[in-house]
Amino acid sequence: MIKKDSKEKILEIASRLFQLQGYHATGLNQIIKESGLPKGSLYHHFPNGKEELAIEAVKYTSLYIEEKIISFFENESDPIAAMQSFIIDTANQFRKPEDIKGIPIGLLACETALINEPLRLACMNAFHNWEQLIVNKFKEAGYKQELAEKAGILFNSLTGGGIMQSITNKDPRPLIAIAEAIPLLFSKKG
Amino acid sequence: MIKKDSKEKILEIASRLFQLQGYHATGLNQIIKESGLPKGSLYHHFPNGKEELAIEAVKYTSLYIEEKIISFFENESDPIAAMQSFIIDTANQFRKPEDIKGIPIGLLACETALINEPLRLACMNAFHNWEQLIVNKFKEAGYKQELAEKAGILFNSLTGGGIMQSITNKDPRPLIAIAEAIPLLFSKKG
DNA sequence: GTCTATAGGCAGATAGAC
DNA sequence: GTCTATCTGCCTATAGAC
Repeated sequence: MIKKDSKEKILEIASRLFQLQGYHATGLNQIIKESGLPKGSLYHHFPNGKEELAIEAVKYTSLYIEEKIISFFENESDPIAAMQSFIIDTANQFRKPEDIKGIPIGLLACETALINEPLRLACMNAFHNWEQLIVNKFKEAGYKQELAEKAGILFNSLTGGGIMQSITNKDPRPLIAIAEAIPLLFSKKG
Repeated sequence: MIKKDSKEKILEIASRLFQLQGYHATGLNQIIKESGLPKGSLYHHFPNGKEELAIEAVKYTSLYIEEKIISFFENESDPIAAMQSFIIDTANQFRKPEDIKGIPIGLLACETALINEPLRLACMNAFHNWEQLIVNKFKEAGYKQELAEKAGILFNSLTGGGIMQSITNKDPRPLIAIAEAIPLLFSKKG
């Protein structure tokens, strides 16, 4: 079996391009060109075309980020320190232009929130999954339910907004400022 | 003179559509169709086409937000309370779907940061102008230079991320959570 | 300055051989 | 399942009459 898995290959490339360029700026032709696969293969694996591919790509990206969050939580018992490490790691890609990975889900979410309901729901679901990881981490560390939920809600806004600023300015400092502000927001246990 | 100002009319419509749908999902045909003007008029006022129109639309939107920030600052001397009022006002549009105005600059910024340098610079400039308004407001209220600058940097990340979450979830609560968190971040004078 | 018609290219999608 | 050829339609942009 020479080809590893053409479907996963398409998903990986689509996921990367959607993060870098967004949904509407990324063409199927670019995706199949980079994959080396024929267009028929794409439509075989994703019969409903671009929208279905994008929904699967959002799930693919979402899982990747979930695993990244989990790995940071495994290495650090304090939820505040873990969240800070995650954000600093995210910030570091903006030190060199060639390291920039794009915007995981936020760009697709903003692009489609008002004009493509299936994609909006896929993005909302991804955000929700990340939020739950944060909530559970804070609860396990002994935080009150209310404060844990607040941390979950704020996590997505803080990282999403920080990435938006860091990518526009090509500067890691906005995300670093967010990381430094985290302890001020969640300092009280309950 | 029956037509008020066809250039401003195009700018207003383009600004609204770019905020709602983004740069790549908004066609010039849609803009001229909504304006009722012929396509030749658009290219007369913006000879360099879509990119030039988008840059001018970003400036147009930027000025509108600047004026909004200034008006909130005029009505409230405490910078923290003023910032909270501004964010709550931004959140309120997400109570009813028909009130949603879109994402002022952030969507275009995310879409173009890595693939269209002139537009990226236009967005960066808009963010910078807003940031300066915040910095000045905090300094005038007696905050230390360092804390005022921190407030400026965080303002764009917080509002941008909050809008991203509120629009994706069609729920004002993420932005409200941001507004409630503001005092924790900037409570110390110096 | 205003307006129409159209060029030229690329998008997403499909048909059908193998 | 793999791959090629092609369709249809929309996009940005332009030419040129008025």
